[in-house]
This record gives sequence, C-alpha cells and structure tokens, in this order.
Amino acid sequence: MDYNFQEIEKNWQQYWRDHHTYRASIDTTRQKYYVLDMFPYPSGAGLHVGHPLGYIASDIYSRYKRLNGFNVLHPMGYDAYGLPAEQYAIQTGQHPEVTTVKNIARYREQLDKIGFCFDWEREVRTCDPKYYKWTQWVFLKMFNSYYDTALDKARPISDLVDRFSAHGTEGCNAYGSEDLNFSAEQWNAMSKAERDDVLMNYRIAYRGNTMVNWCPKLGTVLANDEVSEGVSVRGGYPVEQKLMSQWCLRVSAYAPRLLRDLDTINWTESIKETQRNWIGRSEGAEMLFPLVGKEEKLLIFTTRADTIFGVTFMVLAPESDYVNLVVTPEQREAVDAYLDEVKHKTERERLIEKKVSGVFSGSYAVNPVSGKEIPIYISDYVLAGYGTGAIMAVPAHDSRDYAFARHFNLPIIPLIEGADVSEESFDAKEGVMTNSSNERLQLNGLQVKEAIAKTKEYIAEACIGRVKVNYRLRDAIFSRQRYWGEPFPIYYDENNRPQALDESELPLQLPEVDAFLPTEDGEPPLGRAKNWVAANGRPLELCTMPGFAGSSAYYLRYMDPHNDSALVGKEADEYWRQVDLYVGGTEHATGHLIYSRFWNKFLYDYGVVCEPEPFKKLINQGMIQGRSNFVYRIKDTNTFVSHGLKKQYDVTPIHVDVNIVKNDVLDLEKFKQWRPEFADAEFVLEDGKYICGWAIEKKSKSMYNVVNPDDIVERYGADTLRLYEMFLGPVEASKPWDTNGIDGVNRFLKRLWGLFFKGDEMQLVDEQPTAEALKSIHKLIKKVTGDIEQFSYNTSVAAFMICVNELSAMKCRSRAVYHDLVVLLAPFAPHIAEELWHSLGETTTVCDAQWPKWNDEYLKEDTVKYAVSFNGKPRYNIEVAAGTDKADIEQLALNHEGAARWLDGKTPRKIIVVPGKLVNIVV
RNA sequence: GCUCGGAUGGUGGAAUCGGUAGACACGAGGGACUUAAAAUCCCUUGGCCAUUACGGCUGUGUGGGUUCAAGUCCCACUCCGAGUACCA
Repeated sequence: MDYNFQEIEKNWQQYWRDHHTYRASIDTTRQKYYVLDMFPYPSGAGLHVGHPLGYIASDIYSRYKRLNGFNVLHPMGYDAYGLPAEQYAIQTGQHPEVTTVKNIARYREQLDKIGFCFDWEREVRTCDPKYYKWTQWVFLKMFNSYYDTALDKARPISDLVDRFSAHGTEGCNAYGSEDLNFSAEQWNAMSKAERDDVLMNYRIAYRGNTMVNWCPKLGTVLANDEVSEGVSVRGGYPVEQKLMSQWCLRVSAYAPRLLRDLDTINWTESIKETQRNWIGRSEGAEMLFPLVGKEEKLLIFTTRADTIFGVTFMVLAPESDYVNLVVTPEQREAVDAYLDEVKHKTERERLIEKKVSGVFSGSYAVNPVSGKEIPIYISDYVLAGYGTGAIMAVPAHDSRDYAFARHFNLPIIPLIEGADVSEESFDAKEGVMTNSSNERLQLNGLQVKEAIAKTKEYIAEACIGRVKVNYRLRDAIFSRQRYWGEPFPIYYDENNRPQALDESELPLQLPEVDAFLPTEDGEPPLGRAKNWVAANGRPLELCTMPGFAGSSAYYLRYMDPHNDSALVGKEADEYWRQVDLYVGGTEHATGHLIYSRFWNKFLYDYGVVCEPEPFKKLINQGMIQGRSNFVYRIKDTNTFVSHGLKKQYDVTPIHVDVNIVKNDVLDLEKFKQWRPEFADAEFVLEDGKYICGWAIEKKSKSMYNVVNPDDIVERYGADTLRLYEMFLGPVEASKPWDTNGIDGVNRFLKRLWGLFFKGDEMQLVDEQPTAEALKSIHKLIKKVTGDIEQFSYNTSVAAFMICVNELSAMKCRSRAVYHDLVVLLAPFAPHIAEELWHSLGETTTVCDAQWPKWNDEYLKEDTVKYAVSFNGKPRYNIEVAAGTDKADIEQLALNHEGAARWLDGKTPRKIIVVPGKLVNIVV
C-alpha cells in the first residue's frame, strides 16, 4: 500500500466532521486558548495560495495547544459585506447575497480540503441578520453614549442630559467636536431639535459635517485607511475632498488609550509603530494671536513655541472658519478665486503638484510676544482637520513655511545660532537660541528644548495660550452610500433629526431594492426600497455601514455565536476573554486593528467585555507574492527560444501560465494547447528542455501566476501543501509562491510512510529503542516544541526531515519512537498523522494525544567540541570527551597535531579554549 | 522626506547567548537499478587554488571599529522592500 493521500485525506476529513472532533465548548476545568485568523472576504476568485499561509500557521498552533491540554477555540467565518459583490451586482443585476452565498460555499469547500481544525458550528457571517443585529446594537449604544474625559470612559448620553439640565456645560467633561458653552437655563429653554443638535456634538456615534474622501466612481465616501495616495484602495479610483454630513465614530476620544495600551500587548514593534504614527500624538501649545482692528483672536497650534520670535506671517486652511473673519473687501475676489481653485483640485492633484499656492487675506495679526504686525495668508498646505486649522509660520525653521515665504517674498528670521537659512530652513530641534529676547520673554542662549519649555510657561502666565496635546487620529467616517452593508438603526423625526430605533426593533433587515444603483435624485440605493420606514412611519437612514462595522467585534461573537439575547454572554466572555493569538496581514494595521481596539474599549467601558484589548498576541503573516514565468518569442515568428539562449535572438518576453511550467521547465504540449495561437509554436531548446524565465510580480490573472490551492491538493495532497507552505520560509516574511521544491516535501511524506509500511506490511515492532534512536526523536521533540512556540515552522519541517532520515538510516523499527513522531507531526500534517496513529493500533484520534516531552538524559553528547586560539589567532577545533576538565583540555590543545604547525616550538602566550561559553586560559 | 524592516550559494532559506557560516530543501552534475522511461536510492555541489593529501586561501551588501572570536555588537555608507505623507 503506497501513500494514498487522496483516500487518507478524504476519510479523515469525513471522520472529523462525523465525530465533531473540533467542536469547542466551555470547560472551566481546562485552560482556554483562543486562536483566531482574520476572516476572509469571500471573493469570486476563490481562495488562492496566499490565504492558507496564515490559516495553516494558526492551525498548527491550535493543534499544538490542544495536544498540550488546552481547550482551544479556533473558529472561522466570513467578512461577507463588501464592495466587489455590490459592483458585480450593479453589472449583472444579481443580488449580492446570491453571489456571496455562492462564494462562501466555494471557500468552505476549499478550506475543508486543507484539513483545518475550525469549529464550524461557530461560523459567523457579517451579512447574516442574526449577526448584524449585534453590529447595529453596538452602533445604537455608541449613539446613546458620550465620552467622559475625567472618568476616561464612555457614559450613557442620558447622564449628560441630566447634567445639562442641572448645570449646563459648567465643569462638563464631555469630549465633543466643538467646545460649547451654555447654562442650565439656556439648555432648558432649547427646543427638542436644538437639544438634539447639541447632543450630536457629544455622541460617540454622531452625524457631523466633515470633509470626507468622496469617490465619485464608487459613489460613496471612504475612510482614511481606505484611501491611499489619493485613490481608493478598492479599485484605485480618484478620491476628492468634499464637505458632507456623515455618520462618524468618535474614535479620536479614545486616542490616548489606544496609544497607551499598545504597551500592554504582544504585537510586533513595526505594527505598533505604524499605529503610533497613525494615532500621531504631538505635544505642543495653543496660542492666541490678536487681530489688528478686531476683537477676535486667532487660535493656532504649534510644537515649536520656542520659535515665536521668528513668526513672520500666519496661514489659515482654506476651509477654516477664520477665513471669513479675516478677508478684507479688497481681497475678497482674490480669496474667493483661490478657494474655488482649491475646491476643484482632487486630493491626488494636490499631492502630485506640490506647488506653493496661497492668497493674502488682507488682514494682519499681532505677535503676542514681540508685538509685531504680521500678514495673514490662506493656503492649502495648512489642513483644516488638524490642530486649529491655523498656524503661525516660522519660515526659518519649517521647510513648508520656508517655501511659502520664498514664493511670496516674506521675511525669514533665523533664531538658532549658526543656522544658515539662505538656501533652506533649519528644521532640526537643536541648537542655541538667538534673536529671541525682549522685555517679556528671554530665550537667547537657551537650548531649543529649554526654550520650548520656557515659552510654554510664559504663554500660560501671560494668558495667551495653553499647553495642548494633539492627535492625528481622526474620527472614523461611518456611512457608505451603498446597498450591501448593515442598515443603520436610525430614523429621521419631523425635525429631520436622526433618532435611535428601539433595541427591540433589531435587527433592522436590509430591504429589497429593484437596482443596486443610486436613485435619480442621487440618494443611496436604499432610497429605492419600498416602505423603508420605521414602525412609527418615519423614514429610515438610507446609508449603510462600512466594511469595518461587521469586522470590529466578530471575535466576540465567535465566543457565543448563537446567543440571541446578548452580543456575548457573561459566561462565555469571562471564559474565553480575548484572542490569545491573532494571525493576519499587516494591511489592516491602520484600519481593522484600530477599529477593533476602539470597539472593544467602548464595550469594555460598559462591562460588556472583560478585557480592555481584543488581541493579546498578533502574528503578521507575510504577503505571498506572485512568481511569473516567461517564454521568449523571436520577433515576428511563432518560434520560442529557451531562457539560456534568448540573448542570441531579438525576442519579446510573454507571460506564460505558471500551471503549465514545472521547475521552470515548460510543458511544450500543454503550451500548444494553452492558446490557439501557440498551437503550432516551434521551440529552440537547451539540453532538450525549454527553460522559462521568471520574475517576482504581484499575483494577477493577467500575469498568469495565480496558483489555486485545490490543484496542489489534488496533485500532492493537503499535508504536502501544509508542510510546503510552512517550509517556504518564516510565516512573517513576504515571499513568492513558487512550487519549485514542493516535491521535496512530498518525498519526505512518502519516505515517512515507507518507514511504517513495506507493501501492505506493517514494519514496526514492539522493541526497545536504541539510545541512538531515542536521541534522534528527543532532539526532534525539543526542536519542534521550541520552534512552534516561536512560530518558526520552516525549521521544524527541516528537523522532521533530518529525524526521518536518521531513523531510516539506523533502521529503527521501534513503535515507541514512531508513536512520538506521529504526535509531533499531527499539527503539521494531520491527515497522515491520523492514519499512522491509527496504524499504530491507537483507537483515539491523534488530536486527543499528549504532546511528548523530551528527556535531556537522552540528548547528552559524549564529546564536546572546543575552538582553540593561540596568541589571539583562532587556530583549530578539538573534540574531547564530555566532562574533561579545563587543564586537560588545554593540554590536549597543546598536544594536538595541529599545535606544532602553529607554535613552531614556542610556548604560546595565550591559549583560548572555547566550548559554548568563553574560557580564557593565559599561559 | 520621515518611520520600520531587510541584504547570506544558481534558488527558497538555516545559524537560540558573539563560538566550525551555508542546516533542510530545490535545482544542477555524476552513479546504481531498469530493455527503456518514470519512480527510488547513493555520491558531489559557496568561490578560488591544489587534488600525493583527513590540504590551503577566501567568503554573509560596502568601509571602518570593538573582541581571543563578528552573518550576529557599535559607527558611517550603498541598495532593496513596506508603511506614511504638507500633522505645524
């Protein structure tokens, strides 16, 4: 009986299904371990070889933990809402749900073939009303909450209402979009609509007028993390800035906690750093600049308070509220023209042009320290959304201000000794201050850092500003003008103010529409739904939630997926608590991984969950890149020349399907059949073979470098695929998918099989293992145990190969040894492990076995190697019996046949004999 | 520009604390078995020079440094990748 992987894999997959082998349930007598993969978006293309990389890695860890006695939760589900299904629906008229369900079925089929230990009874789908009921529920809770900066947590909005009616905003610690000030009397005198407007300033899920990334092509707004370099991440369409009323989540309120708690989680430094940059904490000062001839003052934010004496002008963002305040009638026309120009530039154009532009407002401000009058400009290099949307410009020490000053011929005053600002600004925060003293403030002679501190003190004392910490993190824009997403549990009252549905009305199900396009009046697709009204007859919200809504808390739902009365029950939450190991790609660093942390913290504030962070440890699997193959056609012919000979001809490289190439050798027959125009192709071969060229490129259909895991499973089996994906290199490294070498792994499994069976005959016997065999297997136990803990699976696979080769060479037939080997292999290649386990006469499944422990006694070396150096020069190595003492080793080193060659009869000044640790012997 | 990674044979990659660099695998070359092929097994395989030798030299992107000893630590640089971008 040969190693028949097809039969073995089919049978065991069936067995696991029939016996619910991977069902997880709460068991307080055992320690839990929660392993999670980022759930996939079920795209029409099906699973590709990049997907399973992370899934296999986490599957190995899950199985390993289980063999070590942990109660493992390892679920899987689908991030089922998304733009591609909807785009497809627009094109074909097919309901996105239909394609989604179809794609999910295909994903499931593919996943099943790889032999994962997922508990499918806990599957979630974000588009399932039973699931999105809880997405809507959390949204309602956010709508009904505000953030209390004193308690540093979310609180019910009703508390704030009570507070306002008793004290107004006096001593109020609510985090809001704007600083509002009113008394209790004023509050009580407000109409319902006015109060609603005020509360909207504080709600955690709020509707606000913000500049959004509007993608005309997709017909929707996008979050910051969905836009990269001025185009949409999905589709690559241009994105422009637009002021719109949108649902937002007040993520910015959680910025300090999101930053601080990064120190408590076990993620890679690089991804934590990415989040730190995204959150972007910056410590500075806000300062008030009086306006010439006006009561009002300009509030600016700066991190360089020390450069106050170098301020030669001010700049406002085009969208700043200050603009109308400062524009003089003479400048009105010029300013309007500029604002119009800015408005029509897309984000992308702004990024590409990088041209200095701006306009003088006509007004002047007064430097509050020097008393000098300085002009106020308007320019799009100042962003409305950061700080106060207004800056003090210090051209000598800021490159952007410098460029602006040069363009408009504004004065540049250097403030740091020795700084040469004739060509460029001096941006470094170092040096000694100069030109920075008057009767109010003396900074000359101070270091920059001291000067910043002293200026901050001064502005506080002089009441011209305050110390302020700013965050770059913006509130998340939460509306999408699309169909295929969660409906908002929101209706609009007679004042057109949004109101929450009652919890009992959830889930609010997605209605049917006749087309998935915007309506004729430009309303989102839900505008087409008939009877899209709340129970009270009022119209419901027409936008839907974005993709990250459903993915922000899915890890919680897995803990208790069928609970109809809570997102997650107390018992389940307190047992499973948080994800112990989360595996997924780095592309979610500033999206999903921030939103989930925010979402979790919000729920933590209300005690819905008991852990402040959702993902304790995070492993980022690398991207699988494509590896394309090329054939070289001689120009104007149908003749193809092999890679090694192509220099002799004038050739055009053409992508060739990697699936008809093996180890870079082209299958000529398949090539001829591949496309009609190649049917009568001719070839110039080298050594009788056609060798293809190759390149690392993105995976794409047009480059014919997409490899489907099904084909690999079909040809080599799931166990080979699993081992090979791990053997390819470290899980965390990006690497091209390259099937060269998969044979090696397959051969290993065949060799292993051959150790158990010769023909149909079982080869193993109940005999005492030799010391040699014990050493080999215990070396493996130690190596694999250590490797799995460090996710170093590629070296584990190598260790398996070595061990199998050793056992084979020593003709070891002892069952006891193979018993351990099979258990060790079970996480990596579960099907063959089950089969071999069974053949050893075991009646349980290998999943319920015990992970073996190694015994150091068996691992002792009888000899120890030493490196010897004389007089500081490394010379040679000697090997001595273990336990030899220092003096003897030294003598042996001297007596070594090599010693004479180096010593030339002389006595060495210094001998160093080194085993693992450094031993110095001076003679 | 800034931040974070990385650079080791023909290829993917090993090297836990600084201790025989190149594990393991692919590919390549040679051999065995076979009528032949496939499959399988064995040997060689960083480079250079030797090959009477179980031999010598060199070698981890570049240039310095620390150390008895550096792929590993320190300084400077080059190149590549990823993220981010007018954040004051």
